[in-house]
Amino acid sequence: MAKQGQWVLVKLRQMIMSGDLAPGTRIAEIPLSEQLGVSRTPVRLAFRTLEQEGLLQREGRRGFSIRKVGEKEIRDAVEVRGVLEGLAARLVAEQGLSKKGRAVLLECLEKGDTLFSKGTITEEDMSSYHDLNMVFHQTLIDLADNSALSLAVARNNHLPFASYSSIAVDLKALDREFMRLKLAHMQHHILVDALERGQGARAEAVMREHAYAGALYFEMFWGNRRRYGDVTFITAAAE
Amino acid sequence: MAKQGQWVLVKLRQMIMSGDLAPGTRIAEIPLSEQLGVSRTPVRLAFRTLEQEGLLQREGRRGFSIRKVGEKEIRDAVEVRGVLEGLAARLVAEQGLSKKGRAVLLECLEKGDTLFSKGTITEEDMSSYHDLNMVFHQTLIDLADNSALSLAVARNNHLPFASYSSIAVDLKALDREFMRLKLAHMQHHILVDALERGQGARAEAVMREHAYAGALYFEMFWGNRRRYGDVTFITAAAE
DNA sequence: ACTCGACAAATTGGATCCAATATAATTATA
DNA sequence: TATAATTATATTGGATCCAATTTGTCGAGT
Repeated sequence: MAKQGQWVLVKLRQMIMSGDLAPGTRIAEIPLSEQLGVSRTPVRLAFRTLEQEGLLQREGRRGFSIRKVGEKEIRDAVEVRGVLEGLAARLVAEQGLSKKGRAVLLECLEKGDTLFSKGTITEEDMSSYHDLNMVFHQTLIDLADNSALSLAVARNNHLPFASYSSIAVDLKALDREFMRLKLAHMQHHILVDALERGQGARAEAVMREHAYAGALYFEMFWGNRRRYGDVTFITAAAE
Repeated sequence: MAKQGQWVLVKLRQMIMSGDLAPGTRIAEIPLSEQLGVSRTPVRLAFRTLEQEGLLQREGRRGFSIRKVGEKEIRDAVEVRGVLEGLAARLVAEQGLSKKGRAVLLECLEKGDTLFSKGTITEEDMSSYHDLNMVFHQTLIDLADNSALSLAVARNNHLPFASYSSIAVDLKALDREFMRLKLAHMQHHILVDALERGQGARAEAVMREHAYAGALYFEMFWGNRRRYGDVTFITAAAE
């Protein structure tokens, strides 16, 4: 696909991920192609791609809409993420942790240690933690060296909350966030320890729990949105 | 998508799955649209869809090609299948086995028992076994009631050997095939027992081993193709 | 025999148009 | 006023064309 086609795809994905196009919003080829200043062809192809990814759904002759994602679907996806990342952890432990991979993971741990050693956390710290969290998880997946797994993880990651590319934080309760992220960070430590010891079952178990911990937090927010106020998503840049 | 577009997609997928278009074969929009008697537009869309599914790969200005799948990729996919179906088994055991679901699974077990009670197996028996195997596995996935899981399984199933929709059999060694399939069938029995008892960990473990057993067989064939002669794939009808 | 350059052919990406069909809006009728 | 019928509009699917770019072929020169 050429540059313009790629641009349309990325642009549309951005509009969805950023909330400019909210879930349930209807979109159609002609108005969007006019808005983006291109012909219908690249828009049509982008629609198909994003439909196949699960971000859009077809509304027949009314066009397409941004697919709404319910609570159960997110929970389902977290469950799948848990077993997939658990598999990654087990594979890495079984294969042995390479020097290079170990170095990357240790660097993430050290950075996190530095962040949490202050006893408090700022919004900027959150962003830093998010970056290192992404590097950590992606490194683990890459180290597993299983193409089907990498693909399955990527495909499962299109939902907020279900993916390590997006963490939800309550900026009005930073002390609580501090404790929560520190716990997640300790789980990273435990994982690396298990990997170094070649303990596959332990590594798998801690990664599964790691995913569930994220799901538990999601449930707190989702079920009590009024009580917990506004939530900020720190997300990955659009692909 | 309209009927013609769907037809082109299904047709092309059939041509790939059946081997009419062999791995590595180059295909392009214009010749294929002429061959199928349609314009380029539906062919273009089908190419994109199948590219996204992983069946085609882009060759730049030389068009597309049927993607070759190597041994490791298949093994990787079996590994992922193992943990996904293991998750399905665990979820079903945790949720409790419904009457309806139990009835379907038990019917599959009974049919299998009848097949294997003869002490020998014919090619037609193989086909029957394949059908009930598919129903069994798909029922399990459906009973898990996890949308992300169903999607992940479906997406992982595009490779032969890695999917329960395709089993490889050596028609020249039916006694050996009998024993192998009987073992797989016994694993189905064990799974249902675990489900009925609500034993999540046991259910998960037997399903994982079930997938690995298929992978082991694949390795026997792949590594010794000369020795084992021709292999017949009994596959699902194209979707 | 090999290499290079010119030209032709092949291929995709995008634009535009037409047809079919569903949806929405308007008008007529009870 | 409410409902049904009619008309207008919106939308996708497919066909066709043009442009850009890559790839392949052929001929000439060394």
